[in-house]
Amino acid sequence: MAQELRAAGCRLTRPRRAVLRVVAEAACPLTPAQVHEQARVHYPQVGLVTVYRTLELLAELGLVRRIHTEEGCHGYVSVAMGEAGHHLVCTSCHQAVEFPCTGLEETLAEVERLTGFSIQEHWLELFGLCPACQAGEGDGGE
Amino acid sequence: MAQELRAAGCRLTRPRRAVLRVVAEAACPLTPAQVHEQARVHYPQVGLVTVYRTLELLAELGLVRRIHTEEGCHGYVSVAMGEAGHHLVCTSCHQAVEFPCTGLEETLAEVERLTGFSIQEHWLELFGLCPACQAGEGDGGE
DNA sequence: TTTTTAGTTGAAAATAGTTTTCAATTACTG
DNA sequence: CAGTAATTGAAAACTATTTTCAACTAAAAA
Repeated sequence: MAQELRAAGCRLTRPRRAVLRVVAEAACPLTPAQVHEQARVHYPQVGLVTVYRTLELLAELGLVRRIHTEEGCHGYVSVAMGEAGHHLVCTSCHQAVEFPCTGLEETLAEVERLTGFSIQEHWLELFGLCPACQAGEGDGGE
Repeated sequence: MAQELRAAGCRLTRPRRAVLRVVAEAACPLTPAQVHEQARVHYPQVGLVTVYRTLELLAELGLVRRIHTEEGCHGYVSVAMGEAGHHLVCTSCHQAVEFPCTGLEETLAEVERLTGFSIQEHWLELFGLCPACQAGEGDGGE
């Protein structure tokens, strides 16, 4: 991710590296506050403001995806599989997995046909139980 | 919509009726602030707090859907086609249309197969140009 | 119709998330 | 190593949303 930042003409500062590292290692979507908390482990002085700015920057560069939660705040996750991925979030342990939207193209084409719209973008977010939580190992939940 | 409220054991007050009417007549997703502004036309004293509470109530009853916007705030639209509908929003004039998610079941089944997750819920939001805006009549946009 | 009463309301304050401002700092260039 | 513009962090500002609480009112009871 660092390379992409450089390529975009951005400086690779310590606060940014701390944020980058947290986001890259995260297994589930993190809110800016959570990213901040963890980034402090790598660089204690990092401010929440910088976290916001860095996440916004990463989102613009397409290195991170902003997902929407019911609670009203946002979560950020790294984009591991290029543009094709959408998110599947476990409602118990909050683990997030990416998946390619197989077959969605047909659905979209059908919607275009029915409505006459020309579809430019789509957001698909799925919620369910991951295999571990289905097996009763769910320990992360509320 | 009023009947459903009554059926749920809620009182049909003037502020609520004002909100209900605005939401029922809206052609595109409205933010709470927009609903408030319009509801005042029908009942000037209505407070923003009541608008929030009423929208939350309607959302709980499934009469209104909360959709998520890039800008961070939420928009509410009435659910015209029962639970099957998702939203298709015109990026130019902001008109929102509901559509049934034909074929999505197959996509979800495929994702379940690939990931082992058991999917409980899905949010699908589409963005594109409505027929009128494609024809160059777009006048609502930025 | 009047009374009763519990659900509902609105103003203000509180809270939460996010953005702006600006002087100080620092990564990169030469 | 010095110069410079991008970047930073703290505080303040801002926006969206929720809570609190006394006053109000819709609907049921009398």
